[in-house]
Amino acid sequence: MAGPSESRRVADALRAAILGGELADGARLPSLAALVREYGVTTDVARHAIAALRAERLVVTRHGAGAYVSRFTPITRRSPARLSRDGWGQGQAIQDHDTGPRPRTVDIVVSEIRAPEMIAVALGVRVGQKVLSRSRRFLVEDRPVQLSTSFLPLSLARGTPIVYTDTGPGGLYARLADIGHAPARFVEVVNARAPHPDEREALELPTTTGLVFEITRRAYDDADRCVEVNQMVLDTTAYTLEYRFPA
Amino acid sequence: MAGPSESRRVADALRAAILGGELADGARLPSLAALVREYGVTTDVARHAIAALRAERLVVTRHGAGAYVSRFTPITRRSPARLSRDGWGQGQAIQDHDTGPRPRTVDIVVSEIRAPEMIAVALGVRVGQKVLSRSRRFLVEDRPVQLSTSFLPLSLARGTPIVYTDTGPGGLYARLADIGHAPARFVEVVNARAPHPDEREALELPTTTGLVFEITRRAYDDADRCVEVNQMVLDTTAYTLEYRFPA
DNA sequence: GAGTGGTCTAGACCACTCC
DNA sequence: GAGTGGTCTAGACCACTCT
Repeated sequence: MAGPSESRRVADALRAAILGGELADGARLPSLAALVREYGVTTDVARHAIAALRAERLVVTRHGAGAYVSRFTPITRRSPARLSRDGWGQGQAIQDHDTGPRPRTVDIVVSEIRAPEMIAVALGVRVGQKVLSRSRRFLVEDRPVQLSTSFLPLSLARGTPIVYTDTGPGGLYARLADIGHAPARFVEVVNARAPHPDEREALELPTTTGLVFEITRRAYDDADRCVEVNQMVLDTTAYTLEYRFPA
Repeated sequence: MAGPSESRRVADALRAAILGGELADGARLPSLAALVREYGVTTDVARHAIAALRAERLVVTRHGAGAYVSRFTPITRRSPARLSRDGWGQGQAIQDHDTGPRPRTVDIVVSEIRAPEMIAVALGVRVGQKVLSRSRRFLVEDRPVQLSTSFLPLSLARGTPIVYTDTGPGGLYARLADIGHAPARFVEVVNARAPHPDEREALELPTTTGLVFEITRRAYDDADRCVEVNQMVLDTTAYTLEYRFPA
């Protein structure tokens, strides 16, 4: 009769305090030791309760410092505005159309790799054939928020600035336009899951927490040829996705 | 130097076995007791490793039965096709444009409620003023996969079939069209997080797992008035989101 | 150094499925 | 009933921040 479970009891009490305003944005939660005393549970149970609130994005924890009520102000990624021809046609960056802080691009690596099956199928090349890979990370104030890897057919990219780390004003899509393969339409496929270990490391996510959006975008030119596949992994606490479209 | 952590060690070994094909789709993983023996860890550590794989959507667990490699075949939610005027104009349901199993709609509740702030602002009514609320759940083979609540101004909905549980062919949007307020454009805002307790219950998600997409859609008519706000909560294991748009 | 969050051992008990 | 996953107590130790 004592209720469903101990960790649930602790989580519910803290959640109510947060949503009820007793614990304001940025306030520190009671320490694990305090929760142990107050609720008569073990540290693991108290931690379990905190972890649940963290997954709900109500709380962030800092190792050695405490757990805090999370103020949640992500970047809004505004589609299709961010990918409109008008934008990159005039030398603007995609991110200029998003709201919130403007991420920095770092760790750009351009290479030729053998296409994994999914990429090969999308680009219409044979599996194992070489394609161009452009990978990079995005940081907001030194915090990594997104990983991104673009794949393009070598036949398009070779001998163009697409193989440079800096693709110039308007970026990759402007360069595709220069060679007569301007993107005419996009398809984005969105999933959500926990990050794989390599992604967790690259995004510097805490060991046991963290969710990512996995977005795969395909760009098609006027002839309806797929000219780019972009695989992105985004920290869900850093991004909100917005899509506008007509009826 | 023995490596990062015990639970990570177990998770990595199992993940490698799954991705390497030694554990095929649908295969049962070793039991917790077996993992305890094999890796010399405690049950909680073994469970922690399994939970990590579950969050990565590689594994599903069934209480009392075991942990299994997950075959992942979600519904693809195809926008904007599913919301095109052509569809509901001809009496089709939104879901007819999605791929995969067709969910059943159950538990439809229509009521008049006082608008929460966010809804009131979007619909352009005063906070606390009454609006129409239409909530329902979607099931695939008796498994709940989505919660959905639509909010509309009472001035539009009253005296129309919108207040019926069955809104008829083409649904809500066709009825809005009947009264001269056909949706002309939509905005969807997507976030990902763990479900709140009430959502967890309604979606019948396991106590400690489960991720949801939170999608808020606003529909605007030709006069650019917001005529509906739809708040949806989707089990991320059941859905993939697809958005197509021009450059 | 004191206080904090993070991980772990060892073992108990409960809830669920039927391998 | 046997075997399984799920939750918990009690206590240790480590890593991190500086409240």
